[in-house]
Amino acid sequence: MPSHKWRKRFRGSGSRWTAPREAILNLLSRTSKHLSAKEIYRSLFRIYPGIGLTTVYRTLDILEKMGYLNKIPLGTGENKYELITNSEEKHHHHLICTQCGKVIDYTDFVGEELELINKTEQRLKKKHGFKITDHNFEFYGICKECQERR
Amino acid sequence: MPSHKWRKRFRGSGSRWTAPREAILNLLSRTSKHLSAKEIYRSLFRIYPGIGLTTVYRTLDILEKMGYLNKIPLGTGENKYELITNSEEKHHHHLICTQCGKVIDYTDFVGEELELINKTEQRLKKKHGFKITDHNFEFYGICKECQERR
DNA sequence: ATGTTATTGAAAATGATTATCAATATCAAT
DNA sequence: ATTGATATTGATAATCATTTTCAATAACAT
Repeated sequence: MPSHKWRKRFRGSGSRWTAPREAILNLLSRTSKHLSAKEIYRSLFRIYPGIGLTTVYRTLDILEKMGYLNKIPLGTGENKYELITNSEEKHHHHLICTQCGKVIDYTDFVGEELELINKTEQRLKKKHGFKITDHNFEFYGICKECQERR
Repeated sequence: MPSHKWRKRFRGSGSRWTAPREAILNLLSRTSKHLSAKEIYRSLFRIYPGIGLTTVYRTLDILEKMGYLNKIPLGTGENKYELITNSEEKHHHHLICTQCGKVIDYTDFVGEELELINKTEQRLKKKHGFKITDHNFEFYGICKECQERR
């Protein structure tokens, strides 16, 4: 995702395009990993010393509100973040290691899943009056490394 | 769930059965709602003044480790908790209102879901070496009340 | 170029959860 | 029933992620 695309998106929503925001978006676009706010901050600090953790949080907040960012709660109070880059990649879910907190995407069975999701969302709307905007499927377990580490 | 069942479970795992724990379990068994630690604390305070919030957290921790409690992260750093009372009720998932934080269970489509889950878990094991222990499906949206409140 | 106003980063505040610790309660063994 | 070892309690303080505050700065429409 080239930088000027993001510039347009920010400007379009009334936000300004700044050096820290560009640095954050560059990092997020480059990695496509699940990062915590502090991990983003520490990565950026090398090439952009002086950047503030507050600014990282604020930028993540804007991205989430614009719908380009996915927040993954780990249950420890910490969240991990990932860019939603396009509609294909939108449909992946998470595999979370309960030992080390690592998050892995899985993208299998998108077809079957979509079917189930659509049915379910229709029922939920009828039954509970809920207007569904998003969903999040998470599998918990022990990753390979943590299984071997014992 | 009668209180002596819980007493047996606690004793069985080397924990003691105490007045605060009984009060907490009575509340959790009675309500079957999704409560935060503070909500549990405030409810108990009426009938059991002097109970400590720390004790609530510790009891929830024990229940989670024994596998009788489900922790639901809201993404705000706060968690909600619910008892897992039996294997039938084990398979429900959540409908979370992003406006007011309300959590609703849904239990529809258990059959189709199970099929999908089993397939997916097998693949995840093979592909990523993950040993799956649990899963959590969450749907996000706006509840009926919050839709009307505008 | 200039003025308005959003953004920045440091520091303090918040809110949920966890650790510490002396006093107390549980319960297995007598 | 009493005792003694030790798990539990609750108040307080500590952590940790995230938010708020605020004065200085930077972006950008004009």
